[in-house]
Amino acid sequence: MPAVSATEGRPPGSAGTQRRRAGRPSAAVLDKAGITAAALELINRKGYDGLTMAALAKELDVAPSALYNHVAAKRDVLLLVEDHLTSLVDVSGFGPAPWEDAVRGWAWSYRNVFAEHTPLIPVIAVLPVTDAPQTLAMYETVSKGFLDAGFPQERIVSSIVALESFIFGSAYDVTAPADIFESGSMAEATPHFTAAVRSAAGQVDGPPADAAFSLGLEALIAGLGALREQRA
Amino acid sequence: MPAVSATEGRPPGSAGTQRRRAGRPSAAVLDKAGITAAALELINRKGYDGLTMAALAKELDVAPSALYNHVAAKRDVLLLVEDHLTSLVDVSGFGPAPWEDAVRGWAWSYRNVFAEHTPLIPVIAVLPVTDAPQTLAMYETVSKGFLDAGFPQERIVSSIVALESFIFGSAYDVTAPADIFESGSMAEATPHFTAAVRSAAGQVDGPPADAAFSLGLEALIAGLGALREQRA
DNA sequence: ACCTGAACACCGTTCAAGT
DNA sequence: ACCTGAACACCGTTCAAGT
Repeated sequence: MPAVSATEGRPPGSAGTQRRRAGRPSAAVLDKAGITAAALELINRKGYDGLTMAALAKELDVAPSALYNHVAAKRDVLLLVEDHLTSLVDVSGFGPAPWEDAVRGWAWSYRNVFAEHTPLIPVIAVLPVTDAPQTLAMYETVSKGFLDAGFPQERIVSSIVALESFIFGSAYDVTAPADIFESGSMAEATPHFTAAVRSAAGQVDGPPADAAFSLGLEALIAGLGALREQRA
Repeated sequence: MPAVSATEGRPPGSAGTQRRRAGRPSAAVLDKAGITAAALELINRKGYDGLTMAALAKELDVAPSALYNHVAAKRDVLLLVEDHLTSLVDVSGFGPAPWEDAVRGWAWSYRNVFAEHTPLIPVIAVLPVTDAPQTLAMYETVSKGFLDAGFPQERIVSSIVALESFIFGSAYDVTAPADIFESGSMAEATPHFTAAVRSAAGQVDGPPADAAFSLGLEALIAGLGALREQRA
């Protein structure tokens, strides 16, 4: 049950003038789904710098300390958001589509979701899957897709981890400023690099981050795909 | 000139009892090299949580506000550290060794350096190279290596970015706890994934992060290497 | 130009008190 | 069990004053 229902339909953030009086309310005001929704709303509106425990509490019309009845720390809030976002990643190709197409669709979707949420990447990378049911569900679907495609079982986890590492690194890349590789006053000292940057800029097919992602992803799909055993 | 020389050989952190009196000292106490060295010392001893402007100032035996005469913000300190660490990455294979071996050595070295410094990864990924001379020098060496190996000039930057994305993502992976994939109470609901994790654990050849890194890196080297033109 | 010292506007988190 | 409100121990950063 989202928290909004417990605030009698008042839109979050539009708190009435009178504060709730102290003491346990007859019905709980907060729950994890409501906290997750409010955190996402705040992130979309103000970015990750705006996601403070105080701002989150205000969004939910409670005192900051009330949040600690539902999460042990701010990290838990990030974890809730991460797990929700993972449920948005497209795994629908696994099963119907050929393995290459399924992986390609999954990887692009995964990168695109987290490119907007790079502050979560350090959290995901170290996240025990036990704490994230949607994330675990994604791994199950992807693992089954790899197994059915003829992957040797003992290479599946390493293959997924390798793809994920590339995906997370590439998500950062999307957020890089366009002039990140301008060597400026050092251009003379770095002629080969400067020439390579100029030459790449000549190609005008979409964002540079997409070109690098496509290049690396296709290499990984081809290389990992070769691990598959022949199937009938 | 490192700051230690300006504190008359006193080891950093072992400040004398009397404070320096206010006003400009006759010789500058701080400089960027000294700030970088003190930051690295602090990171090695206390980790990135211990790297605060206050702790850094104490290490250098100055008031926190003194740092702001040399850096505009904490982010600049991280940038100084990042550029120093990049100078430790091994690019010696480019030139003497075959391209595949040069890339392999560079990539493992790069990953190993930043696996210990993952909090810098969000900084690097968005870092204009102009602000980081050592980083720019690395790109120059690597670019020349790719060009000499027969890479088409317009694909060099994308190829390097793809490799770096994989390297940064893999650096996080090194820091993940060993039980990150234990599905725990959800094991029954995720049979394929759980079996894949068990099966991978059966293979006992080094850290799991190394297996995934090797797998992905070899796929990238093979796939990107195919972009090269034939050479005499 | 380059320090000190005081101050500012935060931050996440804890905990007693209330119902 | 689950809120409020006050408090704590920080944090990065600013700025006047001093030499």
